Amino acid sequence: MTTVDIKPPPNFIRNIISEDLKANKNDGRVVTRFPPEPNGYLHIGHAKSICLNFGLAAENNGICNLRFDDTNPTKEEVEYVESIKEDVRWLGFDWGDRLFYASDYFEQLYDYAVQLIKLGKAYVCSLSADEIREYRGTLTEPGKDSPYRTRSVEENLDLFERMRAGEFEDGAHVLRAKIDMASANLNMRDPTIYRIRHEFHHRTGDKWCIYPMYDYTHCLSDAIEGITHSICTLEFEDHRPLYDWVLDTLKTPCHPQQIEFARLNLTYTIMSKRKLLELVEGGHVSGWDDPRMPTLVGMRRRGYTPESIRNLCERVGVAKRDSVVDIALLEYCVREDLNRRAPRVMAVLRPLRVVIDNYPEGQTEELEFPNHPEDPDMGSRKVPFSRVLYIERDDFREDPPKKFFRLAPGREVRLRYAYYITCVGMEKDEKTGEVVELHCTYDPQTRGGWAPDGRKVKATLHWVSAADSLEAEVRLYDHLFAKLNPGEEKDGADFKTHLNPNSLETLKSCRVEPSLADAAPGGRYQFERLGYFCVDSVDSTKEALVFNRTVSLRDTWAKIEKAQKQKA
RNA sequence: UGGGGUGUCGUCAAGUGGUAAGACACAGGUUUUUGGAGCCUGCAUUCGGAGGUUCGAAUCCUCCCACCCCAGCCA
Repeated sequence: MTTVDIKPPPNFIRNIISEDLKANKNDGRVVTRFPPEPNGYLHIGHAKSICLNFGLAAENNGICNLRFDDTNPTKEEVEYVESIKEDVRWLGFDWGDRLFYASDYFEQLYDYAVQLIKLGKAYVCSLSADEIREYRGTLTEPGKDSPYRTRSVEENLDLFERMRAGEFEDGAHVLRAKIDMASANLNMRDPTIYRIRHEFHHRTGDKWCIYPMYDYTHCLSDAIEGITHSICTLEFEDHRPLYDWVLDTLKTPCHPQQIEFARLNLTYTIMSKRKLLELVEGGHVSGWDDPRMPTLVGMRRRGYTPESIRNLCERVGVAKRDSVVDIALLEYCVREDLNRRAPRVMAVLRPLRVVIDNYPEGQTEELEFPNHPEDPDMGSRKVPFSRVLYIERDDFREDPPKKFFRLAPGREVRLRYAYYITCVGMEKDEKTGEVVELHCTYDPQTRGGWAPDGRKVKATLHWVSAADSLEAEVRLYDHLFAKLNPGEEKDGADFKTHLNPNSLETLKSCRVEPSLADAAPGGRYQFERLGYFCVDSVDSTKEALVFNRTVSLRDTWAKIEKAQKQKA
């Protein structure tokens, strides 16, 4: 983990913790936890929580536990447990030996429930689920007591024990906390704390057929682990009285403080696990690791660095107001990171053949390219130059618009780190009129890209040698959704109708420089003038290279061109 | 017309009675063998609204308005 050498910016949770530390609350300890339910893959929203919890612990010499909230066997799977561990590790956090499962506490939780019954604070309720709902009342009307609310402690104890023993069908009974059916807070209207589920649990197997509910489990798990600050999202604010009630009623030796913050939302992105699952199952994406997904596996495959994600999480801040962060900030964060660390490389996505008429046929020369123009420590490499090259189609216009500085008939430009070339002719497809090949001359005096006479050129193009370059597939990604806030359901439309039909463009006949032959899976590069790309870790092979575009470079020309088109 | 929250620049976000940080975005300039990166400049006389307290209010008080969450045997 990176050490924090400058004082991090304040946020309300940091403030609470430093106040607590000042007051010597919890003997100056800070213990947090990241408590995912293993029912799906982690996404960038979870990253915010992970960074917050692990970060807060780290900056205060504290501890952060990784705890799986696995109390609902119908939804949870080991596959998810494994992926979550991997993602947290990848993000750069280490829980050491602090790996826990709520299911580790089932026995203790059961004992606590027995205590609650003995205290007269819990009872077995035999109403059906529907009846419980009816009895609960509404937002504006109080609920009414269950007829089972007055069962004796002995009967409750007996029934609860038999629930555990498996004597009853699913749904026959539940254990409820006895609080207040008239509470304005619905969570306090005798919430269910145990239900019967004859289900196999991924860790406890068939040992249990009753499972504790979240509200009951979470606070006690926190208390058992000695958590000091239990940080969760806003929607749990209403649950805090229940969190406190359970711990107060049971007089647990430790009473963590629940603090709620606003979850991360990003423009053009959906963060709901349910909806992400729907995209996966409906085949709208290739899987949880589709590079367009906001999942950590997806982003990793796309080429995002953990550093950039952590940086985003620090930059967005922590507060209590619902907000939607501009995805441009995320893109800024990756570019900032990759600009520093990604070696530069030449790749042509949409090749246009260029013949250098005055360059000797059959000749090839090796040019020396720096791997990073601002970082000599990254070394250099040799790149072959020859008579037939490819340049980017976009870099040539037969009829160049205003402010287009690149190649055009009669125009001279620089080939990066190579020579000045001048376009002297072109060949077109007879049928379509499409330019299929350019004829240029080069100035042998400009080797390396400098003209001895000092003449200037307005553009520098990237290129590859036709014969020496490698073919590659390149996948260009755009936002998965075309709508700024696809999660918003005000328009009543299914969120999938907002899917961006152009979120993936696959280019099959790209050409990349020969040094990429040895590119390792996951390797990240800047394709000069285009963007940051990584070797796809799933589909790329030595024989058939596949690259994913992580993010494009900022493109001033595209902006100008767009403005010009809007004017016209 | 119940309860719990939240309202500061286009988007995030500091600010906790002493006269509106910062970031992204945007716009201009500078520089440049990536129209990249860098660098510089600009960008809230005003803090949801209206009153009030005060020498002084985004910060305190009153009323109002808007938005979010809650009626799982999900988490």
